[in-house]
Amino acid sequence: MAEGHPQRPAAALARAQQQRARLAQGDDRHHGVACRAAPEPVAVPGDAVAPVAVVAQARGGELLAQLLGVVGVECVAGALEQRVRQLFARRVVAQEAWDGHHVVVHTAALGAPGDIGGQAFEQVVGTAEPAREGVDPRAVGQRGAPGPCQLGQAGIAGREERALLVVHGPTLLLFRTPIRMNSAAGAPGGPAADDGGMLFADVARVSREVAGTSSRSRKTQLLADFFRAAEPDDAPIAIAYLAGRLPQGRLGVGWAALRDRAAPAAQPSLTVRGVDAALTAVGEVSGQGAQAGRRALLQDLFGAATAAEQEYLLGLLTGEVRQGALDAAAVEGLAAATGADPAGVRRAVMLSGALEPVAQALLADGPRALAQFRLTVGRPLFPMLAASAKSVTEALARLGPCAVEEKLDGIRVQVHREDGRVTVFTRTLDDVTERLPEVVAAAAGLDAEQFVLDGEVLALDAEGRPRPFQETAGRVGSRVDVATAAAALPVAPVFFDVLALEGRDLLDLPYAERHAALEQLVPVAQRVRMQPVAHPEDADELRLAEDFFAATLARGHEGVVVKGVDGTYAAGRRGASWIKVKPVHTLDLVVLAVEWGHGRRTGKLSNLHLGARAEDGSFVMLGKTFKGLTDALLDWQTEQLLARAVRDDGHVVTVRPELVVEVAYDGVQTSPRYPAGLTLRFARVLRYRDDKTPAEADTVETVRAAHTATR
DNA sequence: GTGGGCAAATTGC
DNA sequence: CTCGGACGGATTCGG
DNA sequence: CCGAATCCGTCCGAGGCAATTTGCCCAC
Repeated sequence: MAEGHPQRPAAALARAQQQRARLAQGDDRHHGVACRAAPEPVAVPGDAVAPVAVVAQARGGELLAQLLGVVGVECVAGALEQRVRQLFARRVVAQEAWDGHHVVVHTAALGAPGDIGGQAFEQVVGTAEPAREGVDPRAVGQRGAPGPCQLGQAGIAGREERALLVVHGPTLLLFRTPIRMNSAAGAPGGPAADDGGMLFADVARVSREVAGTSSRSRKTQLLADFFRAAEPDDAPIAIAYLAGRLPQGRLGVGWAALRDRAAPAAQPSLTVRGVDAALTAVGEVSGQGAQAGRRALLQDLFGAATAAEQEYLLGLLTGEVRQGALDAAAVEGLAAATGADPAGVRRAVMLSGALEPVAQALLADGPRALAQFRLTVGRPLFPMLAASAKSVTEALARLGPCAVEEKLDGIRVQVHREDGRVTVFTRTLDDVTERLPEVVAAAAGLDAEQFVLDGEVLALDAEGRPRPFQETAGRVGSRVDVATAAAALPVAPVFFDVLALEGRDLLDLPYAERHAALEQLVPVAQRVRMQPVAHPEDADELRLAEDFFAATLARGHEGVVVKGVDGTYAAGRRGASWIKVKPVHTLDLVVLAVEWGHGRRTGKLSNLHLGARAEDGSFVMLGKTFKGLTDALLDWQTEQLLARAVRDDGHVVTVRPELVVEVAYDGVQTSPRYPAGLTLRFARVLRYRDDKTPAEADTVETVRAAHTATR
């Protein structure tokens, strides 16, 4: 496998949650770690607020008074500041002001573009002047247009309204509109690091600040400030940390190694590179006594860390950093810090398969560095993902002329070949070449020297029907004795896209042209089946598509992916031009127990234990789900289930089996864990069936029949 | 010392 | 993987 | 027709199950 390849943050977080779930019982000391740090009070000079001119008599004045009051000012700082920055970053030329029943704030003294530090808000406030009368609100236009410009809208945490900011001349206009409100989270302000030294404490602080605001643009600003102060050599590491991930990837450190920690240091002294070196050392410990050795190194590291640093380190090591900003936010922040185009930065990241090198190059050389990041055969890029639709008809309606392709239930692979060398990557860009000799052989047999193919690998039985997903996944997961595994369960690649061919980059070609290239390169036996639909509004063609969907299911596959003929390959994105359609199955199951939620679901009963009815009238647990629950439903079920509780051990609340839920699922799979030997794949709650009693719930036999039917 | 049991870490969907 | 909710910008709608 | 309301793309976090490998510990 790729040594030290950074793991995907989302995946890492999910794993961490598993750990946490296991440890949740009798150990809830970590709950606070993941949650946002309490907002720190922000010191706002009293006379900075005073000069503000509140022109409006109506809501605007009231709003600004509220916004600038002691209570709300830290919330506003984020929303306003970001807009002011945006204004100057985009060099919007402003001319005149409109006030009406809104608020006008003078911005003339902000200084030169790019010279707006963390104090922008205070400067704005401090230089406010009375607004002029008579500016026409109808003249408000879009950014870049002459005249007044709407800069954008910003939710303000803790207030049930949205600020709408318009600039005209040296004047900012603040509107408000009521909105549904998010959770209150004050944004701690504070200037960025005031020196070039990259202390680990700075990273921890920025992470905490980012976690403290729910505004995405505010997160971006915080990250941008941070990156501006970063040295290129520090950036890759710091970015990884800020994205909640360790550059080392796997470290062999779990909860056990972190249970007892050294007392925190009083003063921050750790540098980013120092922490990185220490963690690398931890990762390199192996062999006899490895655990103890790691523990000792970690003790040293934690002993040198302040309490805040320890908390952050712990979050990083356990994958529990929750700051509401991962790679996407880092990309935005990086673009803002370097003046590069955000879309360009994003594309560079997707094509190079990693954020860190892009960050380093951008900070060292500026926006022009982006040009060096292109699709490179041999280096993986993030695969394109698909949106989803409930039916083929819906997907066709959204796409127009398109093609319907089989969706195979296997492992996504990206196959590169260059100079006779074949490399195979997974969806998370792990190198699995060694584990999939069949794929290597297939790629080697194609008649081209250089290419990148996108496809799926899966095990088929003698009749060409797919084996259960679990078998394919097990095979791809095995790396110890590949030859034996391959003999026992051969797998085969099935390709559906070509991204590069003989020196040409095909990403920006429309699907139809890429597919034509695919047909030239890959024999039909190694391509997914495909049904073109040139005129989806035509009833005959629509039926053709529906029939293809049905036939695909009949062949034992998962569903279809509908692809617009004009769509380009949107690396790393859930592109709108790919839409997957899978059949939905449902069951009515009984709630046997429920678990207390974590994070934002703390205090709510969240994760339902689902049971099917057995012949003797008892209930057999089939799995759990927490998905599909709206906040309202969560509240409702908490109340209802508590009323039926028979036991609560602090983690699992056992209830009388009285409530019936309708559950959707993607399939039934065998389970080593549950008593029936069966469990549901991707179960989610559709609704509670108050019209059904547990005696009317679906039976284990029904589920078993569904299992045999779908495999 | 060696093998079995177990927990932890990863990764797939 | 799944889903719901939040954010921010774009577009639509009602007086 | 303008200004407020709504929509939409995107991101994030909550949390699921199965399978595999690796290293530690304990019993023999």
